[in-house]
Amino acid sequence: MSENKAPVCTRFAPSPTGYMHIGNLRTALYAYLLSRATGGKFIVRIEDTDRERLVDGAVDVILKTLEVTGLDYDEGPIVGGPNGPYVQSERKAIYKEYAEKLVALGHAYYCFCSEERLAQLHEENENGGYDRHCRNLSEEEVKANLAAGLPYVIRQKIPLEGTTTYTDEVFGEISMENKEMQDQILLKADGYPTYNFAHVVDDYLMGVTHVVRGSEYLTSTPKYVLLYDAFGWERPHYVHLPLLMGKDADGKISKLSKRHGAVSFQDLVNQGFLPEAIVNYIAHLGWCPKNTNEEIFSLAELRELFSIDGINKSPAVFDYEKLRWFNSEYIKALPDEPYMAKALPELEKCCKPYVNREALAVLLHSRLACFGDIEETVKFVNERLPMEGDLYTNKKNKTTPEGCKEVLGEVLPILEKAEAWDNDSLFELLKAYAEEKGLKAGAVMWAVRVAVARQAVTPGGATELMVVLGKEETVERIKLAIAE
RNA sequence: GGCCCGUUGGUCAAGCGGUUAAGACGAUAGCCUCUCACGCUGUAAACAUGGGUUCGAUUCCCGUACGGGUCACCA
Repeated sequence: MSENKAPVCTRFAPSPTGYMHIGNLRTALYAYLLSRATGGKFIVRIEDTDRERLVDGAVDVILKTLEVTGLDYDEGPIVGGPNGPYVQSERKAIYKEYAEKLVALGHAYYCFCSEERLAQLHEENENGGYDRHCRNLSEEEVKANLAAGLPYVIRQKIPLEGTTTYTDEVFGEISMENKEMQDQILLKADGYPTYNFAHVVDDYLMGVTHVVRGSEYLTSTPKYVLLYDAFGWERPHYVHLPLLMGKDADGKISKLSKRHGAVSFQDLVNQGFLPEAIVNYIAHLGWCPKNTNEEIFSLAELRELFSIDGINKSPAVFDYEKLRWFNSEYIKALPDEPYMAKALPELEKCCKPYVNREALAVLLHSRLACFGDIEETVKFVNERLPMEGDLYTNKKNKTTPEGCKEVLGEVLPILEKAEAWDNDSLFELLKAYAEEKGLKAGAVMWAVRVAVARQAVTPGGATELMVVLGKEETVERIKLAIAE
């Protein structure tokens, strides 16, 4: 942990939509790492101001994901903290108070325009925005409307002229002409704030020093900065992250979404990816550590390594192949016990009774990129596949179909008589037979493996597969092969 | 369409005026080996484009092209 860096306070502020998008997770990760790299604070805040989009149990999904990935937070829902509550719907009164304060300050105003009028406006000019109809209502009119109980929203009074500039820690200086900005709604008619307002108030009240979020907010940030200025609050640091992209079947690249396959953390886990591998991989999407070519990092190592100047500006394409590589590295690094705990249940689901699952799991350890691959790679063990093409001919071992058949015929009684059915014994048995016949061991193994697996490429060799299949099934398969 | 941002191999990316332009995934060749995998050793593959600035641009500036983002009582 660097002592010379000022502690920062970051937050992860998801809205409860029901699942954790991988892009959101990465945002959470970076916010988390940034705070931990400086010994600062990490807050979780639920942004549930859109009452129509609430999804039951969504908060649990978010919290659970943070737990599984190891992103511990200092303040947030359930754990609480000095600046709570950490769920925006429970802070309604706060936003109203600040919105009214902003009106008093002259930087916001009541708007009584109906939704119909707004819709009309939008129809007339799709990109025109609000026409500031209520911006200059007299105090009397506002009072009268309020007294009459007319529904209203509160809008931000954006300066008509000038330019607003802020400095992003990743993208540098961003300037926006004030006339390009809309008098956006701060407080909705239902009394709830919009994101545009709530997050500013909360970030200020909660002492957030670094706002970490996706770069889709790059162009709306000037409006938020104006809000800070209007209140007389010190502006936070902004850290906008490059977007995560996906690649279509036809090669087109666009913002990562469901059409690109599994994009939620839970989907990936269900497919057999390890949380550590997912975290490690997404850490590299848009960020690169300095002074090292290593890529495999634990969360603890990432906490040490992370820094803003390693964050990239350009969008990053999510690559399943590379994720698979990370996952295979993590699987290989798994000690036997936890590995078995993951692999065995998967095998249990798809294996026939005769299959030696432990032996099979061991064979798979160095061959698996993803636990979801198990059923497919293990198919030949559970099914007697039809013999397709000439699998018996192998140039290196100089095998031929006829030769293999002969070998099988001679090997069958030996195997039937075998007492020990473990890899070493089986290997010795076949090797002895090969020597006696003046054959290469490989030639014998080839014949047996093909007969038993009926597949050109197999995880493990002949004797290993025999152990997996068990004596009975092995013998049956060889008999079948001879008869064919 | 306006505004904002971006552009190094297929993908992730290092580079921060002078380099043989790293590394990783993937691809591919070979070694190892009871096939495969693991491991090891190689190979191919990139600075979007046109102008400047400079003794010298991948690197700095401007234009162009392409890509993306954003213009909601969603976040």
